[in-house]
Amino acid sequence: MSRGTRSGTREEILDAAARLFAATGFKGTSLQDIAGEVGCSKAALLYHFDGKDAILTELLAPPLEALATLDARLAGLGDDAVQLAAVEGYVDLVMRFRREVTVLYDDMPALLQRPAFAGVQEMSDRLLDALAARSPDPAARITALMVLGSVPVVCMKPTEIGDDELRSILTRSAARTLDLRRA
Amino acid sequence: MSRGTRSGTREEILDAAARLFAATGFKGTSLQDIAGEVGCSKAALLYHFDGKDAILTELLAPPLEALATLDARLAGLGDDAVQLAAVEGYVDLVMRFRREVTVLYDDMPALLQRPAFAGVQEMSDRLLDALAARSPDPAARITALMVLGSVPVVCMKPTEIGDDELRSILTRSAARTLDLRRA
DNA sequence: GTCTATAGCCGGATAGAC
DNA sequence: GTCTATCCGGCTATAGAC
Repeated sequence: MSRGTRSGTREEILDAAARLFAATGFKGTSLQDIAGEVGCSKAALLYHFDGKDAILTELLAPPLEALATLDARLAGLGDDAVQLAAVEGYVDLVMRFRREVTVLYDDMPALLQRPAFAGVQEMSDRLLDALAARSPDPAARITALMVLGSVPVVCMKPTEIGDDELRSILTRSAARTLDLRRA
Repeated sequence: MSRGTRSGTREEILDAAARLFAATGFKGTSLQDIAGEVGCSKAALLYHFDGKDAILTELLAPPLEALATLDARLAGLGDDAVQLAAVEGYVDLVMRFRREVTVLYDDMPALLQRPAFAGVQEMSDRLLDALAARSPDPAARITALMVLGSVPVVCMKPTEIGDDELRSILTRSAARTLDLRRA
């Protein structure tokens, strides 16, 4: 990690912020709320982070990095293989970062405008393209968009079944939505 | 309508609020923003409405009423017919109230807690149940959830194709997601 | 490294003139 | 019916003591 010091408080703050942001949204969560959850003062938060935005940015860094990795991997695939790989990679990505995705979803339109998230829109567009098997057909692009929206909704709800089964159901159902034939 | 006076300003305010709420979210939109868009003062808004919440409530009343209607209709159907009817009814509902759905989506968790939206959660649950053909199977409930999430995402994005074709694609793709056999 | 105190801003809402 | 002026509150963020 870039910061050598592992104070522990930093992680506590990040964890509390993640929970609160996911529950009540970024705009809906105040520094006071986070401080209360952690058990410290607002000023203490602002010692550890440069501001509310910095907390969010650090929180979302890992999933964004994972998205970039997926993006790069998909770029190297042919039009046939890319669709299935996109489905599996996307489901995996969203499931691994459920909590962060919930945060992102809450204030999405406003968040995407921030400089820290430059490039996310482009990667999303390419992911959509991959899910549509790079077809320009409007129907294909719409079903791809449906998949893009359907996966997070499921992952944001707590479910009674295990992660492995959930992942499997999501992948198969998304493949059906896309009318994706078995390889 | 309950108010006899058709001042015109009221509608202007509702329209501007709808656009802004959809673009930047409910919490992300201030009365000043709305006033600026309409070309009047904050106080003028608060003459016409009892507060920011009242604007939102009035804005969302028609789609909520439509949801209640759909809910009642589905309640009278058998387990076989209900699934297809739910898909078609839901797609139709979301498409008819695109803008309002966008608003709802933005601050959903917080909004659902409000007293004005009592019963919405229950209706959503019943709609989910109908989309799952009232099956208790976890996989069926998950695909139903996927449909619930996929339709709004598409309707929120502007598309180049016409509404009729969009509706048709959405219905067919959702049916595929649910593995719904043709009637 | 964490606190208290406070500055400064912006939000929603009210009072009262016109 | 719409405005101006103002209040009160919560928010982020800073300054400085400990």
